[in-house]
Order: sequence, then structure tokens, then C-alpha cells
Amino acid sequence: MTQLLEAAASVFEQVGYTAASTNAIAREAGVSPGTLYQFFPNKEAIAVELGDRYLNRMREAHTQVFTEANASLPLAEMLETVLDPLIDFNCHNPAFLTLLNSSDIPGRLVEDHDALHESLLARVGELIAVYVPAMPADQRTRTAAMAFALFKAGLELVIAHEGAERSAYVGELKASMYRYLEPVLGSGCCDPAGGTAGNPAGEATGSPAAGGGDRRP
Amino acid sequence: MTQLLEAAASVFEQVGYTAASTNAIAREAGVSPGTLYQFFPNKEAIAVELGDRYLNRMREAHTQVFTEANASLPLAEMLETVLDPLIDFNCHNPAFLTLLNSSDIPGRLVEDHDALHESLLARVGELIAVYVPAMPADQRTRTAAMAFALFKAGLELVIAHEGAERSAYVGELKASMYRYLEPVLGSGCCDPAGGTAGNPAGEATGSPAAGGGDRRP
Amino acid sequence: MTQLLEAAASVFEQVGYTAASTNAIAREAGVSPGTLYQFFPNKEAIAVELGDRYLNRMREAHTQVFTEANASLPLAEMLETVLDPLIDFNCHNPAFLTLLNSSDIPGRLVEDHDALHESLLARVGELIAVYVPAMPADQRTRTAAMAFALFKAGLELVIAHEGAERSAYVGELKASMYRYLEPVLGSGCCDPAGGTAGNPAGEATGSPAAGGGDRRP
Amino acid sequence: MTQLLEAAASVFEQVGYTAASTNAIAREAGVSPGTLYQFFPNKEAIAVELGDRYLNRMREAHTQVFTEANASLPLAEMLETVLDPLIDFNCHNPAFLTLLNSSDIPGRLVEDHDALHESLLARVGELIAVYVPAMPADQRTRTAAMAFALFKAGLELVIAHEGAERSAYVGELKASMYRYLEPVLGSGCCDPAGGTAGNPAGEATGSPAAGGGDRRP
DNA sequence: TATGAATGAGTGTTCATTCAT
DNA sequence: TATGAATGAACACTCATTCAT
Repeated sequence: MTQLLEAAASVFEQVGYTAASTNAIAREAGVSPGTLYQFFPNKEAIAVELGDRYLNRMREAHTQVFTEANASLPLAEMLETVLDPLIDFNCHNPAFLTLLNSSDIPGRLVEDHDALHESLLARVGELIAVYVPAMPADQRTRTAAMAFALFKAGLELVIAHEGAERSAYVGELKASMYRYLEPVLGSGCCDPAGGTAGNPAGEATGSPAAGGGDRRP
Repeated sequence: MTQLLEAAASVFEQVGYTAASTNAIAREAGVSPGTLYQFFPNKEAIAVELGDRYLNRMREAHTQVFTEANASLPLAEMLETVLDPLIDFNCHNPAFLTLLNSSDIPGRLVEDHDALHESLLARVGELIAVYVPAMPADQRTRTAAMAFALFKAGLELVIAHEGAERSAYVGELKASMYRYLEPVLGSGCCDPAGGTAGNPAGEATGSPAAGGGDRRP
Repeated sequence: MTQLLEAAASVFEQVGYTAASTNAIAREAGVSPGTLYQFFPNKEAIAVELGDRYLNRMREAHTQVFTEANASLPLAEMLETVLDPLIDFNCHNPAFLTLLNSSDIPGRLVEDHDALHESLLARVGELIAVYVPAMPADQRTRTAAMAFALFKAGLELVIAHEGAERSAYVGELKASMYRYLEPVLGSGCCDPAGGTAGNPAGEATGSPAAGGGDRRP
Repeated sequence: MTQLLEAAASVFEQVGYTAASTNAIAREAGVSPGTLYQFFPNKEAIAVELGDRYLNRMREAHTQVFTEANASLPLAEMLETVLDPLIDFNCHNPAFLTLLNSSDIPGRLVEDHDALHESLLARVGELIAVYVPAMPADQRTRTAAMAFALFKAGLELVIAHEGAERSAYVGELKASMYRYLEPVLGSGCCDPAGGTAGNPAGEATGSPAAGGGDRRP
């Protein structure tokens, strides 16, 4: 089962959900096609289970991401606290993003698959609600959607690069999120910094700007 | 030929490039499979031609998008000038975004397909260079990549909604791009406004915040 | 019409009858597919007409091949007289052999196509009958079939080579046919010579052994 | 696998390699198209595997064909020894000849396919070399090619007939080969006999003239 | 008459899924 | 439980043939 999901993650990441064949997943897992179908009723179910496992592992390993305690922090620190482990997790599990962006998963799965998406979106919304309880629900929904979209878009760039380049993109990602959310969630007024060169004072001001995300050697 | 490309756009948009079948495209166009292959040598060529046409139509119809005259404008106005027609175009041609995000197009096409991507990315980079000529090349590349990613991510949300909701997302998209770029390209210091509720003064300050993009009823 | 048949000959020779497409023939002839079908009802008819033309051209240009006057000659000379122009013709019209060997032409055509084959076979039989009038019909049929098969097999080797090598194969072809037929048609008893090295006296004895067939530079 | 190859042999024999469809082969074998592709990666591979099997079966079942011990025999006896099992084998496996003559097999297969051809041709050359070691290589090549072509041409006639008629053609085939090779490989001078009626003494003289090859009733 | 776009059944091949072992 | 041969509908693509122009 685990080896099947790992194989699926590998194949999904390489060719995408649609182009991934169950035979290829079985082969990658070192089992026969028949065996795969004793664990999963169909190809969609593999993606769903994989998404669930990713979600659980994120919850288990990085509890702080989903803790409201973060809400007591200033925005910049909260973002650091929340984004760092998320970025790290996705760098080590790139198939998660693939799954998250596979809007072309067909049929009945869409509901289940969107469940993964909605689950994460709801988390973002809750966090926003802690910072700005007065925000109307529809506005909060939009802000959460936009923040989440920003995060996924930036993640793709982060994952697509390695080493120092990856670190730089991590900085850009954090900066873009901070700048987008600061006028809404922050208490201050001016953007204190940015991942963009030319503002080397960034780090000192407390806004997230650079570093980590890639803990692979 | 035109009806085939329109059918392809429709099918690509609905199921993505990989899952789109040439037979389905032919059926949607109301022709036989054989007819499709008198115009295109293979499935990839359809996507390439479609991408080229989109690019040309964008160039022809919205010359101002790619004009450096925009660079003399303040950032907020430049963004309005550039983003509005782009958003509008993509709302009317949603398959363009699908194509732009179809990283799973295989084989020889990849080069042509990436050409589309690179072409747009280069445009963004040029615009940035006009605003901040002193920015180092690698930093400019990253900023352009991030801005483009932001735009695509926001577009997806815009396209996914309709009516007032869509307009609201247009505001969020513009706000996110303005806030990301302002510290780098802008001359001012404070984010003067935002699409986010709670800052109703937004429109008055000249930052892009709401409006257009969806001219469909 | 003529250009169509020439195009057909070229395409048949290159890929064989089955793999030859009518579109390819039309393209090679520089006309549209529709034009082709105004001259021929279907693909088979092209092969039939081509075969007929070959037969007629052989008859017209090389009357002596089918003249019974040859029957007054000794076997060796008759073979020279008959084979030389035949070999020459086939070297210049290689599609003829292709057609002759295309036993996989399907359907109704087979009858027409075999007509070409039968026509040539009958000629061989007639020639044999002149030499050995007493030979029983069934035996004559077999001898003719075998001689014709020998000829086609040798021709293929001849056509497959060029220059001196081709000439050498012409010698082998003539030798094989002479040796096969001599005990039946000839008056002598010993094989007087051969195209095979080691018997350089061959040419002097009057048996066909080498030379010509390839008049292309 | 075996049933698939048998089906393929049947279809190839009936319509030739090019016109044979994999679906037809699967249907003839009583399996689905998908099943065929679990054993063979593509159509070419079927022909290659079939050819290999034929070659191996010829080698295993008729070792004497490829034994140099035959070289100690007089030509007539050697031919009997070698040709009889070969003719017999081909009468029972007519698709082998079809494959051998399928010069229109495309693409990568050509190499493998020609390998089959070359393999047999080399055998003939070796046999000739034993009889006439002094023969120059190029001459030996030509003699082998011609003898092989003769054999294939005669085989076609043999296979095309049945019963007594087939036997008669076997006689003609042997006679043609004996007469072609005798002046080169034989020690005597006169053609001692022939398959052709009118020379009833043939059998007595030791030259191959008639009989077997068709052991089917 | 010549065209060439259109046809649609057919091709070689793939793949999610099943089932006897 | 695990296998892997089997399935058959579907896919990308071809081609002999038709027909409106």
C-alpha cells in the first residue's frame, strides 16, 4: 500500500495525473496491476488516498501550521512559522502540488479531490479570521483563495529550482504573500521589506524575505 | 480550420491537453477525424497553432500591452493599462490559460510550447527593466517569473468566477500584483490601497483595485 | 493519365503495391486525389492498367521476344535473343517486376492481375511447344512455370545490383535458364558453359553467359 | 504466444506482412488486440519472432541441413539430403517463405528481417565453399545468391500446388538447382538427368529429380 | 475537367480494469 | 493475497474514396 502510494507519487509528479497509467504505477511499485486493484478501486482513488496521506502527514509532522497559537504573532512571524514547514514539506513531496493543481481529474473524484483543496482553503480562511474577525465572509473567502493561489504559484517556482536559486524564490514567495496580506492582516502601514534585491534591510525589519525551504543538500 | 481551433480550445479548456482526444475535438467541430488531420499533422500541432493564434491576437488587438510607452506611467496606472486588456482577453479565451499551464505537453511540442511561455515571460522582464534598469539580470528574471506566476494564479480565480464575484477577484489580482511590485518598481513607499475590503479609499489613491476584465454579461 | 501511371510505377517500386497510397501516387504525379479517381475507379485499376501498358510496350518495342521465328535458333541463341531485351526492359521499368510479384493484390483484381501473369506464362509455354512439340501439356506447363519463376528470381538480383555486378548477375541468370532448359529444349547433351567463374570458355561455346542487360550508365 | 504466432503465420501467408492487421491476427488467434500487445511490442516484433522460431526449428529438427558432413557427398546426393527437409519444412510452414520474401517490412525490422535472409544466404555460401574452396569470394556470393533465389522461386511453385502436381514441381526445383550448380560444384560433366519428363532415367543416375517434399496427404 | 476538403471505417497501439489461478 | 494474462473500448492517426465547387 505504502509502496504503491510512493510509486503513484513518483509517477504523478513525472507525467501528471492524466498521463499516469496504473500499470506504470504498479510497475514502479514492483507489483502486478492486479495487486494495485486490491488496494484501490480505481485510479482516482489512488490520487484521493495520496492527497489524504499528504494532508495527514502535514498535520502530524507540522502541527504548528494549523495551530491558532500562530495568530498571536505579528503577520511577518506568523508567515515565517507557517510557510517554512509548508514549503519544506512540498519540496520533499512535490507530488502534493501536482495533485493540488490537477484540476483535470475527472468524474466523481472531483468532489473528493476538491475536498483536499477545500480543506486547505478553509485553514487559510480560519487563520485570516483570527487576524481580522470583522472581515465579511465573502471577502475572507476571496482573500483566502488569493493567498492560497499565490502560495501554490510561488511553490511551483520554488520546486522548479534548486540550491541558492530555490532559496531566492522562497524569499520572493514569502515577500509576495506578506505584501499581499499585510494591508489586510498587518497592523502597520508600510511594507517593511521585500525579497527583492535593493532592499537589503528587509531581514532586519521582521518581514519574511528569504532563506530555507530547501533542506535537501 | 478556425472551427477546429475553436473546438480544440473548448475541449482543452474542459479536460486539459492530455485528456483531450482528437476525435473529441473533431466531433466538437462537427467534422470527421480525418478532416482534422488535413489541417494538423498531429495533436501537438493543434496546441501549438492555438497558442500562436492567441499570442498574435493578443499582440494585434492589445498593442498597448506590449508598448514601452506604458513605462512612463506610474506603476498603478501601468498595471491598469496592461492588466485590463490581458484579463479581458483571457476571460474571453480561457483555453489560453489552460495551454499556458499545460506543462505536460510531451515530445517535440515542449519547445514550441515553452516558446509561448518564454515569450510572455520575456515581455514581463522587459517591462521591469524599463522601471528599474539597475536591477541585476538574475533578480529581474526572478521578479518577472514571480509576477507572471502571480498573474496566472490570479487569472485562474478570475476565470473561475462570474459577474460581481469575478470583478472582485480582478481587484484582488491587481492588488496582489501592485503590492508585490510596488516596493521594487514604484516610487512611493506606502501601499496606497488594496482590493481587500476595509480599504474603501483604494480607488481614490490611484492604485488598481477593482473593475473590468469581465465584459461578458 | 501517363503521369499518373509513371507516378504509380515509382511509388509501387518504392514501397510495394499494398503500402502504396493513392494519395502518394497523386502527389507524386502532381495532381489532386480527385483527379486520380477520374482516370481510375480504384487503386487496383491503376495496377492493372500499368501492367497492361508494360505488356504492350514490351510487345511493341521488342517484337522479337514474342516471335516464333526465334524458335528456329539454337537454344543458346534464342535465349540471348529473348532474354536480353526482357532484362533490359525490366532494368528500365523495375515496377513491372514489383507488379509481377505482388501476389498480395486483393479482391477482384486478382483475376485481372493474374491475367498479366498468365499472359506471360502462356508465351513461355508457346515457345517451349515450338522446341518440343511432343511434350505433354502438363509437363510443358510446369516447365514454363519453372522457367518463368527462374527468370523472375534472377531478375530481382539483376535489378538489385548495378554496373559490373549487375552484368555478372545477368550472366548467372542466363546460365541458370540455359542449364535448366538445355536438357529439355536443346539438342546437345553437355552444358557447354556457364556464367560461373571457372569456366571462362563459356562464351565461346555459344551458351549465354554474360553481358548486357544494364544499359544505364 | 504460440497461438498468436500461428495466427500470425496464417494471416501473413494469406495477405502478406504489410496487409496483415494486428487485429486480424488477434482475432485469428481468438484473443483481444490488447492480449497481442502483452506478448509483442509491435507488429514488426511478431514477424521477427516468427522468423526466429522458423530458423530455430529448422536448425533443431533438421540438423543435417547445416552439417558440413554433407559436403563429402556427391552434389546430387547432397542436394537430396539438404533440399528434402527444407522443402518439407516449408510446405508445412508456408509463412516462412512469405516472410523471406517480404522485402517491404519497414523501419527497424529490416535489419532483423534481413538477418534471417543473410543467415540463410551465408549457409549456402559456406556449403559452396566446401565444394569449391578456390572460388573467389565475390563469385561465391553470386552463386549463393542465385542458388538461394532459385530455391525460393521453386518453393513458391511447390507450395502453390498439391499432391502429385506438387511432387512434380519438387522434381523441377531439384533439377533446376542441380543443373545450375553441377557445372560449378559437381565433378562430372554431363547433366545426368532431369525432372523434366522425357528423361525417365533421371532417378537412376543419381541426380535429384523427383519425389517427396510433400508429406501431407 | 480538376480540385482538395471531407469522409469514416480502419490501423497499430494503449490502458483502466477484471478474473482465473 | 498476489498474480499477470486477458479484455475491449478508446486513442492518435491513415487512407481509399467521394463530391461540391
